[in-house]
Amino acid sequence: MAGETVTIHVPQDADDLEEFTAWLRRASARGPVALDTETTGLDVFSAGYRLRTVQFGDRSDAWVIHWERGGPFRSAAWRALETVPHVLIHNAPFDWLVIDRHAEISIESLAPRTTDTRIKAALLDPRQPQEGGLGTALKPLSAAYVDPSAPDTQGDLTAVFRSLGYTKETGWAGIDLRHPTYNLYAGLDCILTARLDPILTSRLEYFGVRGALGHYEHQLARIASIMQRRGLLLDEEYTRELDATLAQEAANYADKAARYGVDSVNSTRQIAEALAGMGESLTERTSSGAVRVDKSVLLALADRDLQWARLGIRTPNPLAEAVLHAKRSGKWRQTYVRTFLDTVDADGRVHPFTHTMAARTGRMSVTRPALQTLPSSDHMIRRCILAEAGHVILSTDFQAVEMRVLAALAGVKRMTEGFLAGADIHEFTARLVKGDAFTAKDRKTYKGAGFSKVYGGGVATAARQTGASEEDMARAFAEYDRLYPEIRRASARWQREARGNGMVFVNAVGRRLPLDRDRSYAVVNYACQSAARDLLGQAVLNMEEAGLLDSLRLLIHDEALASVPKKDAEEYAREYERCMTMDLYGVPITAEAEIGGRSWGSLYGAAA
DNA sequence: GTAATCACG
DNA sequence: ACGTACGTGATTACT
Repeated sequence: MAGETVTIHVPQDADDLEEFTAWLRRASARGPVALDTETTGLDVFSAGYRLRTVQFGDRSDAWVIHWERGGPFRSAAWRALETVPHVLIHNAPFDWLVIDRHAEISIESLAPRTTDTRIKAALLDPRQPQEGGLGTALKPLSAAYVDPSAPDTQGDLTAVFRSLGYTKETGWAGIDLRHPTYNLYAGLDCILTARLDPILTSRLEYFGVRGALGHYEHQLARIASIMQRRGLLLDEEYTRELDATLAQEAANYADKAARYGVDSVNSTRQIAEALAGMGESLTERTSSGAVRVDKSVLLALADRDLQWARLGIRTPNPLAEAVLHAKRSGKWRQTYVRTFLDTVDADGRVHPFTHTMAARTGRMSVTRPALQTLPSSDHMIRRCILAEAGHVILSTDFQAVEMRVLAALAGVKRMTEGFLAGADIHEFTARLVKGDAFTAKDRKTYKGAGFSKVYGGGVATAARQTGASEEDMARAFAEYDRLYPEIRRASARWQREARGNGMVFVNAVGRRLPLDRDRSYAVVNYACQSAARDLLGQAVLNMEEAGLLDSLRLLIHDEALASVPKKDAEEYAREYERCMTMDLYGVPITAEAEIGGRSWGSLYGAAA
């Protein structure tokens, strides 16, 4: 590797294991030791899941310990895990969880001894490959920083799986523990991680990224991992019934669509052709030139507004109506209900992954299942998620956090006065312009203008989103700039700073946010979104400090979802609000808790 | 693998 | 010079 010989050791007997233990003692005295695991797959909580190997390594040697063989192999690995003072792991939350569940070394024990190289890489450059960054996978990082010809250990192994008659999914469980490529690659990942760490560290030092930022991200990763271990309770009986109901509904509407020649309601081409045959004219095009047949187009043809309410403008097109219903039922079933049932464990719980640094702004994402994106227009899907027995759901939201962050970061004087006065900021703005005679429509227009400032949008988009005329919105933009001139000045300043810094904006906590050269206006959004994310991060640390971690279930950008004992719900509500209340450069950041019933759905639409 | 679509804050 | 809504995850069709 990088011109040097490295050695992968695969102990076969007690003498070999003794040698490993002696090596680990020497290596640990020199510095941190890289750690990795191989398992049967990603669903750590599924039945029959197995930990197969545990690997330790430094820059020249790796040891692949066959945990699966049990006996002395397991004992040696377990002792190593328990005693090793400092480990390097690439994507630690996954290995923490595996080791917690299958090797009986808790997250609480291992996380304080861990440096995660993926966190360091994301602090250097948070962009994904499709955004022009390296991404944070071990392979591209190794190729860039360690050795351009570093093997793609995951990808190459997939090819080995295929040659053995396995698939990408079945290979991890099926491959023989003694397979040389399996052991070679298991060990190499450790060596790559060991070599990556000092390079990432020196890059972070070069860019002046404070160590405290890395420490903070490791705390959040640990807390997210503990949340994943606990998981959320699923109402399995309800979920199964809902699965059947939605399947029936999707099939019924698909049958209706078939009468108009549409075999597959997800084929835009078929729908466009059928609608054209019915005499509808479809004028909108996607960016690649295809006929646009999305929800907004179909809703208009079905004589419905964006909330599906009847418009009374035209005769509803029956095909558009059938496609809308079939697609919604199909999407809700497949993306949400099926994933709940596919990932639920033997105790009726789902354990979503929280990626604490997923977005280029640092925002978190939640996957398998994607609990941040459940439909909010209806309680039906969220109804599947329950508080614990005797508990209720508690949801605590930051109030208009991105507007507050904008006021704070840009130093917007009058907007700050509004927040200090406890005003609804959009109403406050409307009143400043129109006086006490302002209307609900004025508030909506100024809300759209404010959102546009945070997102970096233009007059046309803001008008379209709010339903205001372009003339009204253009006037609102001009008034906004007159009332709050600091926003434009801050935008120009931040873009200038970023240009002087190699097109990287450094946010309020020192997070590096690369800017696209042709979209430098996005810096306002990056500044606001990333600072709001870090306020939630700080709130999460406050929650742990306040002893709320056992109740915390999910983080959704500006919201914390919890399961709390019913009789103490009011007390918990005040505690969560306290943890999410803070000051940002003189602007109050506030939060409001809402106490629900047993299911998450109880907070959405009809009681459940 | 890419495009289109649709779910969220 | 002008103007640009921002950030995600998941599924399906199609090549």
